[in-house]
Amino acid sequence: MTASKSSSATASASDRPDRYDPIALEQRWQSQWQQDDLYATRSPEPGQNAFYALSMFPYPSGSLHMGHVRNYVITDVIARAQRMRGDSVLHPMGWDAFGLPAENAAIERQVDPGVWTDRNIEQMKAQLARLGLSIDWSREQATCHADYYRWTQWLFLELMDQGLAYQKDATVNWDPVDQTVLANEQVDSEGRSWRSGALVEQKNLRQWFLRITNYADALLDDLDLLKGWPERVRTMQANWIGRSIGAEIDFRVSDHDDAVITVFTTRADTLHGVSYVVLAPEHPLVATLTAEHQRESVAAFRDLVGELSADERTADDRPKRGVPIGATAVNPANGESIPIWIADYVLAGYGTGAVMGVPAHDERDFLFARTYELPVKRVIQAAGTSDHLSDGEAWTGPGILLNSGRFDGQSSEEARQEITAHGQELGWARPKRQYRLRDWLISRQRYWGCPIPVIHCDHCGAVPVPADQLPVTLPKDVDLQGKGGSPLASLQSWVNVKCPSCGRDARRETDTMDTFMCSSWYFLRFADPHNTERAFDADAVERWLPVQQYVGGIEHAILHLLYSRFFTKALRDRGLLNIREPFERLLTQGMVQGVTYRNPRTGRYVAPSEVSDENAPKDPVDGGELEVLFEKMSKSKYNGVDPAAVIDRYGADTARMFILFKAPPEKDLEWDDADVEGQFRFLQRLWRLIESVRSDDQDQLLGDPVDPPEGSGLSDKEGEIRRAVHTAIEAVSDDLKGDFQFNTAISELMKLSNTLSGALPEASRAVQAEAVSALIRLLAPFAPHLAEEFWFSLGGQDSVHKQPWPLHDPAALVRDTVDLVIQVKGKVRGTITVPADCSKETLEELALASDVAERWLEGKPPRRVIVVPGKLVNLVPS
RNA sequence: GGGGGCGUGGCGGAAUCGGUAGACGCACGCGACUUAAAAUCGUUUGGGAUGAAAAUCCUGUGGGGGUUCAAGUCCCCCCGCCCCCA
Repeated sequence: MTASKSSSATASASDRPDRYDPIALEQRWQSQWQQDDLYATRSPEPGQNAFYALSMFPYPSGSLHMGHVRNYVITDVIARAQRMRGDSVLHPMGWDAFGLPAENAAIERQVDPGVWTDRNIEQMKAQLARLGLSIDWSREQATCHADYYRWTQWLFLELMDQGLAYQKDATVNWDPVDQTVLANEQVDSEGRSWRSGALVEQKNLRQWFLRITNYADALLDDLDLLKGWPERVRTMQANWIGRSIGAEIDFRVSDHDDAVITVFTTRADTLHGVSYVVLAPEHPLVATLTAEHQRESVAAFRDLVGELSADERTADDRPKRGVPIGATAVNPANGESIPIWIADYVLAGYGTGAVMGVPAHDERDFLFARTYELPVKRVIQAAGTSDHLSDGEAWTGPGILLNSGRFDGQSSEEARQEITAHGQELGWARPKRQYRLRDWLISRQRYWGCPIPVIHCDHCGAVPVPADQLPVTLPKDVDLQGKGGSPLASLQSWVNVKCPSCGRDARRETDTMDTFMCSSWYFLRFADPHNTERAFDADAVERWLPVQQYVGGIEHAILHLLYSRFFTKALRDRGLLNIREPFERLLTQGMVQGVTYRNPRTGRYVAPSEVSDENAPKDPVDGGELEVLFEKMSKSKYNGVDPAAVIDRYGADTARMFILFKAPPEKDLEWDDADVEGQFRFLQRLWRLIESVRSDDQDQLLGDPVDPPEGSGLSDKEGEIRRAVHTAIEAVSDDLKGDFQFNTAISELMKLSNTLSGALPEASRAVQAEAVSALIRLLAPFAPHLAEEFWFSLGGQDSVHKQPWPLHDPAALVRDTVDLVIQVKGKVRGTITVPADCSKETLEELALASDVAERWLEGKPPRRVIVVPGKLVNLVPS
C-alpha cells in the first residue's frame, strides 16, 4: 500500500491497514480532532440557527457505565447531525459533583472529597473521550468547584431576596443511614430514601426551604407548552403538583363559640349531604373539642394512628377507622348538627387537616359511614338514573342536586360555584386551590455540598453573605465522622464570624444545599461558562436556550426537571433571563439491561462466568435451572457490561452503532454480545465496500468535485444505485428529525450498503462518487471515526464532520415501472408490472386484463374497483 | 381504584394518511471456500395444507365483536404486562 495523500493536516491513509482496525484508527482521529479543535462552539452567525444539545450531566462516580454511554451517544448523534445541517451547535458536558459518595469515601478512606472527586472526573473524562463525542470541553463545569458554586450561592441569595428562600421549623424526612434530611420528592411511595433506601423517619428541625409552591400554577399550566416532552413525564409532573380546585368551608362547633373547623373540599355541591366532619387525629382542635367521656378512646386512637405511614392510612384497600370525639358541628348550609370524628384517612399535612364526610358521594366517606353506621344522605341525582340510591355505592360523578334547598335542580358543576359564592357572601366559604406540591426542602446536614451563604446573628437574624464575599468556600480538613449533624458545625474557626450587618459575633449557616440546587441551573452556565462577573449573561442565555434537545433518564421526570423549570421561572421573574421553559424537547432514554441469571428458588443471582452452558443455565451451587432475564445492569446482579471492555474489543463506533440500532431510544435496551458482533461485521462490510472503490493513486473518488450524474444515460444498475442512495438519504434524514429513530436510520444504512456492495464497482465514476459521498456523510453522526477514515481515504479534503448533510434528489427516486398489487376483495392475489405514470383508468384496465383477474373473477365483471395509484388495484367481485 | 403506555416470528424490532405484515439485524439450518477450523461469501426460515417441482391455497399482529373494497393501524368489550398517582 502506498501513500496517497500528503496533507499534513490529516492523519493520512499511508499506514492504512488492510482490515478494519478500529482501535488505532479511533485514537488517530480523536487526537486529530482535538488538535483541530473541531468541536469548539461557534457563535451563530446572522441567520444561522443555534442548536443546544444537552445530556443530563453525570455524577462523577469514577466509572462510566452503559447508561451513560447510551445517553451521550444519543445526544452526540443529534449534535453531529445538526452541525452538518448547518446549525451552530452547543454541546457541552459537566459534572454533578457534590454529593454523598465523595463524603463516604472520605469517611472510609480518609481521602479529601475534593481530591477524590477531581480524580474521578479525570477518569471518567478519559473514558468518555474514547467514545468520540463531539463535546466542547472548554465549557466544562463541575458543580463542586468554587468558580461554579460561587454562583449557586449567588443565585440562592437572589432567591432569598425574592422571598423564595426561607427558614422554618418543620417536620422533615430524616434519612437515618445518610444522616440527613430529604425533600418530599426524594422519598419514594414506600417511605424510603431515593438514595440509601432506608426507611425515612420524621424529625422536627429548622430548615431552609425554597418556595416552589409559589410557582405551582405556572409549573402546571406551562406543561402545555412542552409539546416536545413525553406525555408521561408531563402527566407525572402534573400529578406531582396535584392541583385541586375547590373551596374552604367553615363549620361552627356547637357549645364552642370560638372554635371553627375549616375543611377543604372540591365538592362544595355536596355540602347538604354532609353527615359528619372528620379531623386528622393530629389536628390542634382535637384537644380542645374532645368531650370528657371520649378522651380515653381518642388518645388510644391517636397512638394507634401514630404508628402508621401516610400511605398505610390512605390506601384504598384498607378499612377506614375512626372514633367520635363527642362534639358536634353545624352544617353552615342547612344548620344541621353533625358529629365530629377523627379518622386515620385524614392527614394533618394535607389541606386543612379536616374534611367533610359525604357518604353518598365519596367512596372513602361511604366506606367509613358504612363501618360506623353513619347516615347516608343523597344530594346528587346521577343523570338518567332513578330516584333510588344504587345499593352499596357512592355516586361520585356529576348530576342534578336534590335535598339541597334552594340549590335543588342545579347541575353539580353549577352548584359548586353557587354554593361557594353563597357561603362567601355569608362569610363561611372561600374559593381555594389546593396543591399536593410542598415547598422544596434544601438543607442538608452534610459536608460535601454547596454551603448556604448565610450568617446567623442574634441581633440581625439570618443575614446574607454580601455578594462581594462570595464564594463561601468549603473549608478543608474537616473531621468527617458520618455521625450525623452538620460536619461544618464542628469547625469553630469556620463557623465563628462577624455579622456583615452589625459587626457583632455571629455564626455561619452550617447546612449545605441539596445537590439538586446545583443541577437546577447548570444548563444556563454552559451558555456563558467563563463569566466572572455574574452567573450568566442574559443575552448568552437567550442565544442558546431553551435547550433544543435534552436527553436523560426517566428517573428525573419529577425531581431535576421540576426544579430546573422552577429555577428558570424564578430567575425570569427576577429579570435575570428571558425564557419561560428551559428544555424545549426532552428525550427520556430507556435503561440498558444485561442478561441476568437468577435461581428462582433461592432468588440468588449467578454471574455469567459461573454459567457453563448459556442455553441451559444451571446454578453451580445446587444444579437447579436458572431463569434468564434482562434487568438493569448492576453489580449485585453480575449483569454489567463494562463500556471500556467493549471499546477495547470492537471500538467505539461499533459500540455506538449497536446501542443506537438495538432498540428505539426511549425503550429499554437488552445488551447482547452477538448483536454487538453483528454491528462490527456491518462496519467491516462497509470497509470492504469502500476498499472496492478506492485506488492507491492520486485520482481518488472524492478528490475533485465530480458533476452529479445525469438522469439520462444511466444504466439500469446505475439508476438502481441512485434510487437506493436517495431513498437512504430521505429515510435517514427523516429518522433524525423530530422523533429520533436511530434504529431505523441504521437499518437504512445497512440496506444501502447491501445494495451498493454488489452493484457499485460496475457503476460510472460519477455514480460511485455520489453514492459513497452520501453514504459516508450519512454514516458520520453514528460512526464518526470510521466515516472520517473513509472520507479522507477517498481523497476528501476537509473533515467529513464539516460537510453539509446530503439532500435527496426526488428525481432519482422516480421509477419507470412499478409493481402493482392486484387484490381481489382485499386479498393480495398477484402483482403486475406497469408503467409508473399510468392513469387510474389505465391501471384499472391493466388489472382487469391480468391473469390474476381472469382466474379470480371467472369472467364476471367486478362490482367495484378501487385503484390506489402506485400501490394497488382492488377488484371486488359481484 | 384513577390516569398513561404497551402486547407483531425463536429473539431485538420495522410497517407515513387504513393499502403487499414481519424491513433491518441476531439466532438457527443449508451451501461455497478450506486438509480442517476461524473468518468471509451465498442462501432458507411465521404456522399449516397440496405438489416431484415451479407454484398454489388456507391461516396469522394477546382474545372476541364491529366499521371498511381493504384493519397491526379506526371503534366497542375482554385478558395480560409495565409506569405514575392513590
